[in-house]
Amino acid sequence: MYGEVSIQTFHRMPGYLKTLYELKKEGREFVSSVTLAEVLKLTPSIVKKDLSQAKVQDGKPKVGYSVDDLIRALEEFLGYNNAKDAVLVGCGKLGQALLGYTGFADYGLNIIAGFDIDDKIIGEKVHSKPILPTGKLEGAIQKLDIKIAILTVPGEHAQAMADVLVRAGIRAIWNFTPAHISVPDNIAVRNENMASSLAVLSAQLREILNKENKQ
Amino acid sequence: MYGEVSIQTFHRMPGYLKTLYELKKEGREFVSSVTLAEVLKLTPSIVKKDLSQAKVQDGKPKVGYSVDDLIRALEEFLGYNNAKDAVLVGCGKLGQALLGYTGFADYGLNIIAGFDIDDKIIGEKVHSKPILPTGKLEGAIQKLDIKIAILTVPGEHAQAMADVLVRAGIRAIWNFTPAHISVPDNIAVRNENMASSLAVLSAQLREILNKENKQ
DNA sequence: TAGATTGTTAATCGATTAACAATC
DNA sequence: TAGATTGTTAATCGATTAACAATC
Repeated sequence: MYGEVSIQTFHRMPGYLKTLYELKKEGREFVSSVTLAEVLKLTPSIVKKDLSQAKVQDGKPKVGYSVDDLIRALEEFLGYNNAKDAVLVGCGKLGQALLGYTGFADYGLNIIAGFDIDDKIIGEKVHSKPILPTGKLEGAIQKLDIKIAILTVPGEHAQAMADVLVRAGIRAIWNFTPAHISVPDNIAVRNENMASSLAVLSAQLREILNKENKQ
Repeated sequence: MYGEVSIQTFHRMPGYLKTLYELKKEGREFVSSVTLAEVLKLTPSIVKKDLSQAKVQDGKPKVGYSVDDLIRALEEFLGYNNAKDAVLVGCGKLGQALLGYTGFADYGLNIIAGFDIDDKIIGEKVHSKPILPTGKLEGAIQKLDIKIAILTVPGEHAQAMADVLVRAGIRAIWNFTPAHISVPDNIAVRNENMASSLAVLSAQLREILNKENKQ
């Protein structure tokens, strides 16, 4: 199930859902692929194709898709209903920012605790999430059967900590460090890479400025 | 110039550069596309194609590319040498984490100051970056001719702040808020979208777990 | 009924991969 | 010299777009 859905489709899914929540708040009952495409700057074709992968209920010719049905189908598809537990490792500024980020709950992610080696912050709470010593990490992962870890340690400790996580049974690592980490094939890694993002933004900016200079 | 280079290529460029720095530290003088591809889990073909877009000096058959030449070419290509100034708007935990992130300097981005509306933190410094009142934002952008803004305000203020930034002359917005912002066509926007990233990570995890259950 | 919109199939587009002559 | 590796061209692959019959 879902095996054949492309990464790009998954990327776009949260955008549809967000738009649908807004439409629902406005009282809209139905929405067409044309409308969704306009809001999100996509084509109706790609919207129809994406939605066909997630939804059980068909849309109705002429009226479009039921907003409620679509919300339910996408929430189910993205797993927003059955929250998954996660640990966060490294409670510096970025780590604490993510610990305190309330949006994750909406996305079906429940951070149970932050872990750190610094005695000064161990025992504190950030937005009601406790900060525990790294020594308790492995036990917590195994006891609670946690599959997802958010990695926000300093770059130089990223690989060592990734090794610990993998050994403890973690199966997906969301890597916010600038370091590249290597893990076995059967572990999912998603890199939140500032350098890459900035390179793309700079390229876009350069292109825009060039275009203007040519005119 | 560079107009025809794809987004994907830009995405991969910082990875090459990072690997090259490491190779240089190890004392390597030359590197082949095969080696770079192995380290970064790419194919030699794509490495050769990517590098051909950035470099001036050709590689040498049999020996590969000069590490030093390649570093210089990629730094130039990515603009790491001539740092660009940026402002950061919204100095909550995430904003402060980014203000204190020393890596940006390496990537050619110089955050000149953070801006916020909260009197309690205005006047403070985060890693030697001053936090200034939002009232001074427009003046700073225009006076220093700043083109890039990092947006880390709460989601509900994202659009209003984006409007202010565009009016002040900003041409590229790095959007870390969960909100979707609309700006004119001639403004570059890069969304650092947690929901999208998490959706992709979850999909990868699900696929991995499914594969195992099938066996 | 007429026509807007669906789901789906076929055509297009662009990026990746494979192949290979040139060459150090 | 022999062969590893380059730059580049052609083939493949996959995603997006366009087209269209079905239909409410």
